Amino acid sequence: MVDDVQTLVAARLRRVGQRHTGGRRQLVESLARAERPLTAAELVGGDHRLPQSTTYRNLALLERAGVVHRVMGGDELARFELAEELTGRHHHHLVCVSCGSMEDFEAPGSVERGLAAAFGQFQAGTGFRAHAHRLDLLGTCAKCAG
Amino acid sequence: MVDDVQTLVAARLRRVGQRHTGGRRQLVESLARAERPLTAAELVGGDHRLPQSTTYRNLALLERAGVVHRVMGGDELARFELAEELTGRHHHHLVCVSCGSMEDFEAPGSVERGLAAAFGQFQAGTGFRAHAHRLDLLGTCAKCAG
DNA sequence: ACTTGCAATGGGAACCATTCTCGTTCTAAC
DNA sequence: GTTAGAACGAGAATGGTTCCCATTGCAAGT
Repeated sequence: MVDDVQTLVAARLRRVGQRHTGGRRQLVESLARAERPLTAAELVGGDHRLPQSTTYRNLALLERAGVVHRVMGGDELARFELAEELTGRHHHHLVCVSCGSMEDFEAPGSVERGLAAAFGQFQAGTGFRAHAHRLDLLGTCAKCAG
Repeated sequence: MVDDVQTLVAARLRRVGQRHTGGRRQLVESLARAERPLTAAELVGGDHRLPQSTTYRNLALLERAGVVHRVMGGDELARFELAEELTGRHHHHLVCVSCGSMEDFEAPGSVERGLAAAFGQFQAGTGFRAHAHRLDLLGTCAKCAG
């Protein structure tokens, strides 16, 4: 399962002329294990003790390669997750307005269909070209609710 | 119209024991005029030439008072807009993934109803308490598509 | 009007997540 | 095995945001 992701990542990197090195493999592994977006600090301080500069550089590179996505949550910290194309799981986020943490969740199919329909009929008027949507629930997580 | 907003803001500030000073009035006026969230730099460098430290302090204070909301867009810059309770306009954002700019837009009622229904039936299971939702369209603005 | 107390202000320093720099190390191809 | 270029890693630099503190402004009581 995680190995499958690594294979896909290797293929993507090769396609854009980048190597699948140890540090990049470890980043992908940490992201694949988590069921929520991780901050750079969590990746640096995780099981692998990655150096900071390499971590940020590789995250940017993996983002350019379409392997990871950067998401901004309730606070100013950037968080990273694997692209949905790799995980196969279209999902949204529960964002805690108190501590900024994020959790994944999947919306009912009816909501997704409603969104798709609405976006299709949008698009006109403005010169804006929509590629994707972002649907988050803002609230208080179990920890902060006490 | 803008005066109405100022009256509401004054009432809210008074309720939490804060004054409705000139600098705060100017912040609210700038935000009320714009039909999109503004960055702190745009507010500082706007028509009124506000000092930086006072601007950030007043934005934080107005946020605590429930007058303005801080939204994070495509880039790392914080943006600010008036609370929907003051403007009466429930809206979402078009976020340009290229330049980070944001524009307001209103979703069709059918989508809003679908979201409300889905969120109502959510809530269970996890200990997460949702207060609000955030629905953004990510894409390319007219300027960047050029 | 004149204090008096406290909130608000504004310039600049501090903070901290992120990015850049640069010399070293690794990798892959020849 | 050599070599050219990519990747690495430590630390400095950057920049948006926050903090500090001396000064100013406001409002109530005399």
